[in-house]
Amino acid sequence: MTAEAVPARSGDTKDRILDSAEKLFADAGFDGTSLRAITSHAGANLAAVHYHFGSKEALLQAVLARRLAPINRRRIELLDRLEQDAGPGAPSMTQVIGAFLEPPLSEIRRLGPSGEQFVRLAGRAHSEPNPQVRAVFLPLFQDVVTRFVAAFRRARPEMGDGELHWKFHFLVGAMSHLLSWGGHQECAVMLNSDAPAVADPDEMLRAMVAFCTAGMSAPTPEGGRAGR
Amino acid sequence: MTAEAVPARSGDTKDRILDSAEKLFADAGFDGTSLRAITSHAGANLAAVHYHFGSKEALLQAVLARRLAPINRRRIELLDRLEQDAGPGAPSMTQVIGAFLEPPLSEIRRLGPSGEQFVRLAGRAHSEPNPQVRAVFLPLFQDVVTRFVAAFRRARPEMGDGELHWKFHFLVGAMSHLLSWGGHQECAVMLNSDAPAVADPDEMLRAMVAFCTAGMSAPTPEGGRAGR
DNA sequence: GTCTATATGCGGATAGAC
DNA sequence: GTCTATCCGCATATAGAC
Repeated sequence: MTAEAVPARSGDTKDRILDSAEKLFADAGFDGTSLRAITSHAGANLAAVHYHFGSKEALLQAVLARRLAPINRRRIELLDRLEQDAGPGAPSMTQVIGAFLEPPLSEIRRLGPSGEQFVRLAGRAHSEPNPQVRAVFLPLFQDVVTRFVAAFRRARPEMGDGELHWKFHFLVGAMSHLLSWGGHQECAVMLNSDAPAVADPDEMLRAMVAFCTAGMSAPTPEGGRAGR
Repeated sequence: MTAEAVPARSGDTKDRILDSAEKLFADAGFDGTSLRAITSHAGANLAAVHYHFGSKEALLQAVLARRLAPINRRRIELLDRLEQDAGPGAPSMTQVIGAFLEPPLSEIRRLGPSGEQFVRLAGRAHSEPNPQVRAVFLPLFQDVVTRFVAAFRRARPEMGDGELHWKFHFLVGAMSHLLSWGGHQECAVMLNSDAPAVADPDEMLRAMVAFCTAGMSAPTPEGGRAGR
């Protein structure tokens, strides 16, 4: 508050480290990003990471929790509201999927470049094999999984457990891949689609909701004898 | 040919290294797997990797090409056949998706545990940020992308370029996530589905074809003004 | 809170004996 | 073709001055 005549910027070193870690983890993954790369990108000292966070894993924890916790809180709020509004019935498949997919995508708009970075990181987190990353990420995701799996089941009670299990995989896979690579140049080149110079979050959301709603709602045929 | 009285097994050191690298890359990713871990798992010497392959990146190239090239060849053969059979028309969406998804999944059956490993690795390759991995993987995938994007366009000519672009992302994301994590214990725990103790490739294929066909075929609504 | 300097270990890669 | 021994750089983490 009161101008303290601080010799340099203070306190925000921590935030600059968080921002740089977010970007570099998103670009190169956890194993592919050194603390040296992060601190030099942030204009901070290597030792500052350990002073403020304690370890590389704890830094990741802070980076993920900062933005993922609000996103997941919002997912659950939206689902709560849908279930209240549905009264005795259950929210529709489209509504539930919208509540799952809208919060991460609207962060791209709300946060600008940092949101775009984070969303890449969040997408990547879903496919990270590193056990440290999984130990940090999965607990942040568990409640959402539990609530939404239950909501999907109620939206289509005729689905079996196995079918629901696989379909949830597809939903998460489609989302995480889009978040990781949706804005990536290389993919546009591969698809030689000159279309999305910059990816419009609203367009991505509409496309993803449509795709996943149809997929989740489609019955899986029984396997009498599936030739191949 | 003629029994040469070889002191130890010869030649198959190379294969044992390939097998071990396949498994460890699949489990821990490229950056997360050291050459020392690979050679000690393979019962080989560290220097053998450089003798037989030249570098870690070249080893990955060999591991991927060994199994991915046949899979992608088969994808294109299946698509060729579908397009011949369709005569003047175009193969249906289900058929095209089947041709895309069936080859990797049937390798699980055909190769047993090694197939299960490789399929995890192939799934993971889709989300790897490491530029060395991408430099090796993307060229192996490019032809398939080109051919199948064209086939999807012909199956639904009314789809715009942008819509097709995103939908292809969802398709690849659903597939790669399933391949990476479909057999993983942690996911079953999170979903607390006691269902798939062992994942049945046929069941996964049916579920994925149903999901993706519905998703690819569903029209994406126009965005008049998508508030949220 | 921020810095320099350093401890300590693992990474990929290579030389050269056998 | 396979081994041992080693080069050399980068990784995380910490001690201690300022």
